[in-house]
Amino acid sequence: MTKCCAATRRLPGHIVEPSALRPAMLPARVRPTRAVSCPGFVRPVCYNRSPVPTGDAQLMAEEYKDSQLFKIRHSSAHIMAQAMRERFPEAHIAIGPPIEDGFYYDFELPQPAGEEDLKWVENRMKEIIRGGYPFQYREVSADEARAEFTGEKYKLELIDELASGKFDENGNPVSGPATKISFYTQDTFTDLCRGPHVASTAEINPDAISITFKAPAGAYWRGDEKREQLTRIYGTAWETPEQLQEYLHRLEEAKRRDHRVVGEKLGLFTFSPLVGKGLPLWKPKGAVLRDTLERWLRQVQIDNGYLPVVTPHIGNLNLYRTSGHYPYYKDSQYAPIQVDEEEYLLKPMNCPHHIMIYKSEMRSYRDLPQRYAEFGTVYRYEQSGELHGLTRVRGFTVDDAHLFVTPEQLLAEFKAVVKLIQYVFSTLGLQDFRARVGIRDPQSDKYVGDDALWEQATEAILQACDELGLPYAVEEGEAAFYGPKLDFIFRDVLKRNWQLGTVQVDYNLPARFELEYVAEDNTRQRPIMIHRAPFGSLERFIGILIEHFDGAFPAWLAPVQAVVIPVTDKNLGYAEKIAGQLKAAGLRVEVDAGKARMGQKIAVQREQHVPWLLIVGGRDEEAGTVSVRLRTDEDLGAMPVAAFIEQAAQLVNEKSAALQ
RNA sequence: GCCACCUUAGCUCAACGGCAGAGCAAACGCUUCGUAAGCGUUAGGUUUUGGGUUCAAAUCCCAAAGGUGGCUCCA
Repeated sequence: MTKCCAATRRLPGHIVEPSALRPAMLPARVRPTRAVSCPGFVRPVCYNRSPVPTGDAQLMAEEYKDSQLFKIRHSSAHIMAQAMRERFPEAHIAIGPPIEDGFYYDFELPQPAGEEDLKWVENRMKEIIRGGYPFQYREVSADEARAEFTGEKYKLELIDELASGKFDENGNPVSGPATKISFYTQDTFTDLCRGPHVASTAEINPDAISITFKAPAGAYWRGDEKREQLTRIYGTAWETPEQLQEYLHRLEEAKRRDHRVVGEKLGLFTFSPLVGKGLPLWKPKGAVLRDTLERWLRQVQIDNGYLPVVTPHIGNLNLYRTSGHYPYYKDSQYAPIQVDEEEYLLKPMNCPHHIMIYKSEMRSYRDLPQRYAEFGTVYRYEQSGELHGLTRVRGFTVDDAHLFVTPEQLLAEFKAVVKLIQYVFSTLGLQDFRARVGIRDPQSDKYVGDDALWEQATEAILQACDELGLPYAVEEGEAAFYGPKLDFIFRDVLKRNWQLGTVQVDYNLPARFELEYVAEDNTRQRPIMIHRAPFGSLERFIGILIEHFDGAFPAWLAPVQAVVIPVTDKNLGYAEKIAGQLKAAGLRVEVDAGKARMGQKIAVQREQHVPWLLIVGGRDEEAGTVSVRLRTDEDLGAMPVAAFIEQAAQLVNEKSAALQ
């Protein structure tokens, strides 16, 4: 076994085949799931984070690794390294694997690489490709390999690890040292690599690669923030120029509908450095959207037996010492606030507060389950480099609920939670989901609680998923520190993956807080907690909705549902009258009384994605009608005001995606 | 937090060592118009902030703040 330049280093988000799990962690009846094992494709997610890297889950599997595309990208990485070394002779090369949609290579550079450098390197890559050089494979001993890479400290480190036989390319322990190390050479460049590669650069289309589409980026050597910071150059490579153009177009589209851009255009939210980075300010239109979501979910939860609770934004530090949040997440919390002799923390999580509500009374088994729900705002000191629009912020609101249940109730309650989440997403028209069961990483010591409790919790989640017939993938290292979880990963219209809802089974916090209830036999028993949040962070969720819908929300969520546009100023009075009637029917309506001409108003309002534009002129005024134009540009013509109101109100009440 | 890049009018951008400009938005005026942007006028700036180099700095250098792309982290 040889070390590869494309070392698939072990990532937290590594998905394992169930068969590879310790039997104690996973029941044998777990159905096999498709392995998703390419590095960087799926990362751990929580309430508040960047998109899971994009891509087709179906292509992430083993077949990608065997594909021509994979070889093209892998080989392109080598070619880029060759060209980079010609541009920067003092550069040291690190690793350069294929990834989804492309490849990268990490370098230690004598000076930053600029746009001109990238252009030069890209052109040089095309020259090399046109040279038709073969990729030649050879095997050497570790000593020969060291001689070949004199001065290349990163390669030498990789060779040493391979030769010592301590780890394989995934960072996992192996039984013995590698006896042979393999090289690939094209033209003048040789890299430590186990392949596979294309037979010749002639297999690569020089017009189907690009490295100038993305700026150089920083990356830590071996992903370790304590080690050297390298320069990562990303590239993308496809089989045909058309595929490349389509990919670049997809990036453009994602950029165009970036929620930060669309949010600004629609006037939904803003940020102020004076308030603080990562602290979103909701403008009236954004707040209406958010409030609509909140009120709806609140009602759905009440209908399903949840009890509203309200808790403060700060809490005594000792509360979080008991829960374990403070010691565990000390570095990503705002510093404690000193008050008199005590320290308080801006609340980083809602669960401890809800636990204290549970604990405030003696609980009987007759009282359970207790389902506490709160739109709880939490504050986390996210690293400044991580902040991103609404999707990664420092203050956000979680549609949080904590269910305190008996062991007998656990399965049914868990299943009911999953069904509620599914109902919520399907109502919103979000359909493309996969489920992920995040379990402990057996090699990590970052978790609290006994193995037995973890097994029980994991077993409960898996059993519930099985009984629901919910297909899922199991991922190691994806659990919360107190328990395993079930995450719903949503794929948006641009095929990007986002983690949304999460459900967690927790035996540990009840133990840490010594929660009890009195059972039927008069013994004291410990309840189990279910943590769940369909949206997760409201901020992040709305950011995702903005990008998914491109700002054209379903009418029931649209900040402005209808705009009345008078044909001339003479019709302004009639427009106001119509607007009043719509308002009385509960619709969100505005009159565009500006000085612009009608055509311009239509142009502006359609950019705002207002579902219904109501044109009113002299003819409408005489007939008591409105002329309805949809944001899809469909013209429904004139209809009686009452008829429009009835239709629109019904569509809004039904939370329909349709506009007629 | 780390690496790289960016910051000019409310927004999007130009000027790149020699008088700080345009489009959109705004205010005012003309136009009163039937489904994708009518015309004109006015106003808007200590070029993010603080130092430095220079006869001269938006432009070059240093630092800070904020932002962007990545890395790392994420209850």
